[in-house]
Amino acid sequence: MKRSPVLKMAEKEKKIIDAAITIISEKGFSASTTSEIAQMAGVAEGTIFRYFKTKKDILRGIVIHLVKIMGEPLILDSFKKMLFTQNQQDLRSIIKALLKERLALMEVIYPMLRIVVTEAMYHEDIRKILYEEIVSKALNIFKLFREEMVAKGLMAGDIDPLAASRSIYGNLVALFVYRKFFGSMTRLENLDQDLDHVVDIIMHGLAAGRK
Amino acid sequence: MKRSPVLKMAEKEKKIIDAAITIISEKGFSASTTSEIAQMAGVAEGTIFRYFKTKKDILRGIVIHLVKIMGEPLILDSFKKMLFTQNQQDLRSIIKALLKERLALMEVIYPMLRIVVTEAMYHEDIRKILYEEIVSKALNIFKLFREEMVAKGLMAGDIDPLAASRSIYGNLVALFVYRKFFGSMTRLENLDQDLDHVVDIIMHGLAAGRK
DNA sequence: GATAAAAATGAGTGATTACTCACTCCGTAA
DNA sequence: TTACGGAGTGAGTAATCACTCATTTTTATC
Repeated sequence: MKRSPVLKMAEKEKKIIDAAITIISEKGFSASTTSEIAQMAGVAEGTIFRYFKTKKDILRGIVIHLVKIMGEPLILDSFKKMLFTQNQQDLRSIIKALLKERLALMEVIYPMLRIVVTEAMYHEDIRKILYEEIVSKALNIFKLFREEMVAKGLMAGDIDPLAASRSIYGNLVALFVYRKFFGSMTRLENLDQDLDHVVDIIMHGLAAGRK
Repeated sequence: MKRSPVLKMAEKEKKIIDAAITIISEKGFSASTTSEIAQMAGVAEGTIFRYFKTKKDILRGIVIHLVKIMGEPLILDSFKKMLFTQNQQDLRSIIKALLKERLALMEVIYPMLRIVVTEAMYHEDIRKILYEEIVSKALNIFKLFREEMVAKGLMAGDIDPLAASRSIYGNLVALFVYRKFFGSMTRLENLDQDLDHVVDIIMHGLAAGRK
């Protein structure tokens, strides 16, 4: 009786997944072809169908893989660490550091993000996974963070925590999208300047007589 | 010499665009077929190619349609009116009304939005149209609005106007996405309550000792 | 009603696709 | 050495697609 070379199997599968991420992220799912993926992965086209029953199954494999990676304790942990062990007493610096770190992360995982966002727009089940694995967790962490900040007297206590974190993420994504998508059409400000503006608005709002 | 029935022509074109929006919004651009679109529009497949040189031109047609809707005199006017002729001296109510109106519009044109957002992620030329026809215009209108508000002493004068409008739109989209995508997974608050929270944060930020 | 131009049609076409399957290759065990 | 079985292959296939074009239908004008 022969034993299957499990490790090699995983390697090939990973090669295919990696190639699929690259290609699908560039052209979208339907516009990507299995022969293209096979070529980039360095395998025969037939091999793909030994690991994935259909083309759609490749996508399923990717999305679950991606959501797991993005929600991985590693990422969430570094997030937590940043929020809680920052020894500075300055909420402003904490939020700026948080935004900066998240922005860098989004930049790194952008190819994956693009696939997940696209699929999430069209499939409820993926939105559900996304919510359970990432959104709800991020919201909970923020709630803890907020409690600590309120206790320290740094953050207003009468704000709805859900609305507050939604706002922070909204600001974050707006900045990311603007710089990523429309950056080539205007003269971009220095990132740190942009961040300072955002943090300023998040902290004190737009109304007159703030400060 | 014969004259072409201009009105009927526009009608057919609109039928095709409407059918395309329905189908592409459901299945994505690449997965939608021209024969399907023709069938739903009630025209022959060949007819589509009299109005749109290629399939991709249909997509461009949808984007242009969106631009027209967003920039339509009627809507833009009501937008401007809302921003400038609001006789209340209360910036808070103005922004709330603005958000509410934009939210309702986004809801109505959601199928189209989904297509445009998806394709904008993959095609620079679509991003460019969006920027020139919508983003930059919206930014300009906001700048004027801000100047007026600052003059009236309602809005802080030392805030970068680009960052400010980006922030408002970020908050708007975050609320829309949360309610639209994750609304079924949690108990949603009343929309007006949500709006009040958002406006509160936009106005005064998260820092302690605001108000 | 006659005429002609424009608009609409849909069968046809070449290109492309996801997927199949008969086959090769190779590590292992007897 | 031989024989086995699964991993890997890639030419082949049926289906599907965007787009064309010769033909028919509709329309406007006299």
